[in-house]
Amino acid sequence: MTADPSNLVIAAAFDELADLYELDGAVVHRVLAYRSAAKTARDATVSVAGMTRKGTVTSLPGIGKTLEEKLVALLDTGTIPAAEKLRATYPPGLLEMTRLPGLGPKRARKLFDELGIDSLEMLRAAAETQKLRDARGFGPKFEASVLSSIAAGIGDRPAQRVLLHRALEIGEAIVQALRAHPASQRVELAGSARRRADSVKDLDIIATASDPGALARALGELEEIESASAPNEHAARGLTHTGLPVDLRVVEPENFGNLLQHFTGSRAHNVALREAAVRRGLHVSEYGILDDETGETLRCATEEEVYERLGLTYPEPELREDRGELAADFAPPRLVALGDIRGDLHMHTTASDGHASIEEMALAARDRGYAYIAITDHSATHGFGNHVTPEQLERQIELVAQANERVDGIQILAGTETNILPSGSPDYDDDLLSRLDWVVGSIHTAFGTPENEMTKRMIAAIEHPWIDAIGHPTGRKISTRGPYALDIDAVIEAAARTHTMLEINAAPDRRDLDDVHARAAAQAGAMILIDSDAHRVATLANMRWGIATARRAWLEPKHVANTRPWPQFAALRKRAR
DNA sequence: GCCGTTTTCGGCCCGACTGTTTTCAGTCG
Repeated sequence: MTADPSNLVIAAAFDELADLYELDGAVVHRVLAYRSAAKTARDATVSVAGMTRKGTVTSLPGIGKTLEEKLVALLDTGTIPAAEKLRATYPPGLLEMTRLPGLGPKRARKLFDELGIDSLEMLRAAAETQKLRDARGFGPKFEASVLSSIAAGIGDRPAQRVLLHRALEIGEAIVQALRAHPASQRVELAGSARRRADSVKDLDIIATASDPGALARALGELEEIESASAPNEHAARGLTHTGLPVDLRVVEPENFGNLLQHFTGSRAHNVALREAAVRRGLHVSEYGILDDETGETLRCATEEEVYERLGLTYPEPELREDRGELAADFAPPRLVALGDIRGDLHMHTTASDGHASIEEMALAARDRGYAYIAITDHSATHGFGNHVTPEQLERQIELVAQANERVDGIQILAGTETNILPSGSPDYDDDLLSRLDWVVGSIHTAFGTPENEMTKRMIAAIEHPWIDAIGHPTGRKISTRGPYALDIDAVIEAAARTHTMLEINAAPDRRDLDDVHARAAAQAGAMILIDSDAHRVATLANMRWGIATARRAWLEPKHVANTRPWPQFAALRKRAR
């Protein structure tokens, strides 16, 4: 028996159906229904396949009888008949064509029907020979646009996204510089960067100013900006040296709340917000809230006012993904913050592939206000860089004891990041592990293992008496490597049952567990741990990105083990129970 | 295709821009 499709696979199937139905000319709301179902699958904190088997899947928002049937077909046969049929009608090249700016599904379909164009290559050839203008609604400007887009490589790849830490590094510098400008009054970062998403595709900045035109012109003068298009009195657009687009909007103070809310998004949050508003006879846009009864548009100076006027509870930006934050019974969580963290339980030293000593890491952690840390160098079978033999780990225990004597004000735990072997066993013997204070188990090898075996391997590790926590549980790397196949529901259940902590690894390209899985884990009663996985003193600061993911997962300090003072944390460890 | 303080049919967010067009559909965010 093959494993059930993951929520991500189901979401991709619905997205593909949405694309295909759109090409097929379906009414927009049918297409939107599939996109909405895809979002539901991506955000679901339990297995959609599992719910389908239990017959409860239609309780999910946006999934009704028809989509349930399609899910059943996908589970039973591995495919959806409607998708098979549409795939046979519309070549994949048609979808690639719609990646070009100005060419959507309607117009791509028209070129396919009237000129037989079904690939980027055919499109380019037709543009070069000026054949595109033969189709009604297409002209010379479109032909030129096609050629320049294809020459620029658009269409060969999806739009590039930048990891959050890179985007914020630039975005926060730009915001600081604009705030220092004499004409500026208020400057705030909006968009997905403000929501602390995994990655962003541009930076949105909202401002008020005593001289709006002067502030708009100032954007192009910043050292972070490589080029800027002609600014006007209320907007400017620039490109950073790394190619990240930056949009600045300067508004009147009375309107600041509307703009900041509008440009913070997400799209799904804003759509749901506006739908909720319509039910109250109100219409929300970036310009204000139009009241059907009075015909007047209410302008809001603050975001809080926007939500209050709509009868909604203010959600922190990280929650604005339409994952329940707009519900009538929404109770705003007291989200975990960097200042809540008391310890960091995953870091490396020169004993393996780190760049600092035990003492250097300890002193730097103490400077960050931590009360305890664990030294968790890679283990004996680590396939790359230095590794720590059992004999060296024995020596490491002594070195940590010595460091504890020399460094005051912080508790240093002797630990390891032990490899979880394909068998599910750690790669040190139990006797050695039992003499450590702390053990993180991580998978670093055989990523291609099938789901049922990988799940068994992971659960065996979780059930091991000396493994306190699982490091980067899914192995994903944002935008470069997907998660290995894993029944995450089963893993979470095992972790909750055995009091094994699940890590949110804060490395900015990992953030693993992700927001959806971390939320699911906390809901299921598993204890979450947020670790920097630092390999040098400076990257202890990566904790920030783990906090960002935890906040997007609605986590409060009580859900996160290392918000506790040392005695309480020590008692939470599996070995202390 | 979903859904219901307008319930089982008829709705289903908001606004700007573009190129091509005689008044707007499609695209985009």
